[in-house]
Amino acid sequence: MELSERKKQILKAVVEHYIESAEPVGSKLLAQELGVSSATVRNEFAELCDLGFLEQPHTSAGRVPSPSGYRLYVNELMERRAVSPEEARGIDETLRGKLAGMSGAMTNAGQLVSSIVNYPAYSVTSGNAALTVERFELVPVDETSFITVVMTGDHNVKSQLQRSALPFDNTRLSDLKHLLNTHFTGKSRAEMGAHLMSVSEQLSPELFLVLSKTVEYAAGVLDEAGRRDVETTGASRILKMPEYRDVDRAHELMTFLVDNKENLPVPEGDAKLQILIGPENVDQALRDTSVVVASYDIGDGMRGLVGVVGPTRMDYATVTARLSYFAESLTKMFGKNGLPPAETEEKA
Amino acid sequence: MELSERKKQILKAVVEHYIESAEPVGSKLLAQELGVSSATVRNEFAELCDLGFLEQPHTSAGRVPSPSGYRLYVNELMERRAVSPEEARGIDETLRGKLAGMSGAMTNAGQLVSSIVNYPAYSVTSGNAALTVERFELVPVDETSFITVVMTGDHNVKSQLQRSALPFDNTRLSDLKHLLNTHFTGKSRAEMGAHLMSVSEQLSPELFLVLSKTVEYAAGVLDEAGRRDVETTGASRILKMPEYRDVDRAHELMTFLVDNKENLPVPEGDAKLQILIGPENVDQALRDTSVVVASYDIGDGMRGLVGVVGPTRMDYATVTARLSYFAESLTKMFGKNGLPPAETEEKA
DNA sequence: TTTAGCACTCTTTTCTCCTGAGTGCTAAAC
DNA sequence: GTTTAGCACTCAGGAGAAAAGAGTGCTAAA
Repeated sequence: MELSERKKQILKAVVEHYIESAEPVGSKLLAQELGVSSATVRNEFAELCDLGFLEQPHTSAGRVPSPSGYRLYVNELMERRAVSPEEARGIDETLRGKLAGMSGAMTNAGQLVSSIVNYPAYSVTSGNAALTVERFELVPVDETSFITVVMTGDHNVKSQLQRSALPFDNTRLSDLKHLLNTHFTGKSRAEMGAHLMSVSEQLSPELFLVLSKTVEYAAGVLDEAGRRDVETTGASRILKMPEYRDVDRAHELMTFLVDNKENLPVPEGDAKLQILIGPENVDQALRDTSVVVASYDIGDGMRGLVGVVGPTRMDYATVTARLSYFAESLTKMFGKNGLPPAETEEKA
Repeated sequence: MELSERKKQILKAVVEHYIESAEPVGSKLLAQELGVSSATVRNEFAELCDLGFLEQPHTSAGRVPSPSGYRLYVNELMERRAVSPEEARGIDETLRGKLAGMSGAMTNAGQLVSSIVNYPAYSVTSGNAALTVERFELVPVDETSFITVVMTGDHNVKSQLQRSALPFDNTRLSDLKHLLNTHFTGKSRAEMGAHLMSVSEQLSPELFLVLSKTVEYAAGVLDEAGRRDVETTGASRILKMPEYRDVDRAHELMTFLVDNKENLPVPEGDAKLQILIGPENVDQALRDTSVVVASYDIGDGMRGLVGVVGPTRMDYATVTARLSYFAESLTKMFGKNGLPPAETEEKA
């Protein structure tokens, strides 16, 4: 059954007032706004309650949106506005700040989002598990050490200084390099391991040791690149929200955000933006929070994810607008000049 | 004036009970423990108050240690115990877990410490600002791109794929490499910049462009390595402590730990371990917290720092024991096989 | 120097009462 | 058939008041 226009108007007003104030919304306030009597509003309230869109914290309190109320609001009632010019400027500046600080402090998308929307946020970089090594390079340094350079299929380059017990001349090094480039490129982790076994008997033990250390390093690089990485930031922001005045509740959510970040939701299918409201979250710990998560293109068909976590009383309009804008900006940035997505580590 | 033996005993008992329970300690409890009457204890209490080692939250409450009470406790009264075998095992396991997960999730020392002591913790890796490039290598990939490999003075290696507008043959590449290795090694950031200017006119614009991109990359690598990096973790643990039942207090400390982490204390001189109690902290925001910070050797005369932040009512005995053990273990680890200290990023 | 005794102080807890916001329902008005 | 005015009712939250409890300081005696 379709809601009457006035019911929609009332539901919308309740949601927006509640988002604003975190206090149950009474009939008087809305009566004033709609130009009808409070009794009329109360009648509508009662019906919206029966329909499950509103709830009453207790008998003599105003109304509060139920999860399905929020859902209806988000689906139909909310004005899906774009970011205002000022907002856009703020976000652009944040992004520029990130770029400037890129060689400086490591920033991640979640951190930026959190500061943009003022809720805890998270970012997911879903690694490319099918990545393989495209090319090995070995650069001599001195008799007993050389630099291993690994170029992966996505044209990232990692390198490491490698020491070896036995002295290396250049021919030996190029033999090793040849071996690596003919047998260990274009292979998955497992295949590399298997191949390592199969060549073990054709080589001198010393050479094999060096080879296997190199292959292990490459495998580590692939692991690193293939790993799904979730980072959360800004968790402490919830402490300013009335629903988390209770320290235990706050603690529960904060530890979840830190310890269970892998279980934070990812959008279904290839949706650009998804909103999960309260009990729509599968995870028990998120049952009375809402999550807004957006995806952006990294290039090469890969996607990154940024999400926002907050109380169900979240400012959906602002969050979706800003998050969409942010994700689109990121997509554009990666499209333009292929910026570095990941953080990695090196061995000496 | 030296405290009487019994006063010391009482002060110690007050501190330890208060650390345990977070409740003011009354005379009755101690009377029982010391085998004297509560009135005697009260007389001692009064004197310890006059001396500034104890405080009274209000007239009819028990006693609480003052900052100088804690200080005396830490300096003279506390049993500086070593970690128990079980504790040692736990810490060893945590460290092993870190090693196992090294190629996996990026862990940092602060994270480990926080889980070991159950307080918020931080780690500082003080970058080597005097670092220079020891060697450049350029590895051709195809006509328009090559891999830049930068080896720094501390024998770390970083690399990046570099594209260029103009095609590169091998002679040109080795010219460039020669240029880099003769003019841009062993130089500070600023010197590299200056040198770049001075050679700008002797080169073709195209070549200069490539050169400057390479030098910029190297400068970025040095920046990265030279940067002092502070990470905090486990801030949410304070929510379980009675002194932070008040959300606003908790929020204040947590935002400090996130936003002002650079201002967290570092040990004076080359102390292995330093304890800062309440107002001994210069930073206003830490005036009623305590910090225990330890240093460990990374090798090459470099040091890393790990610290613990908590209420002044901190379990100093346990924290110092575990933190010392942890720092010593790290020192040993780095001494043995020179593990990777830093995290960095790469460009594609 | 220690201890018993006692009056006193101050927090914390528990009740009770009160207020105010908001409701549901009924009957009249439009 | 809606809408509205009116009214009794409910319930959370705050203000006091009272009681309980923990602990103190001080005095005088051991």
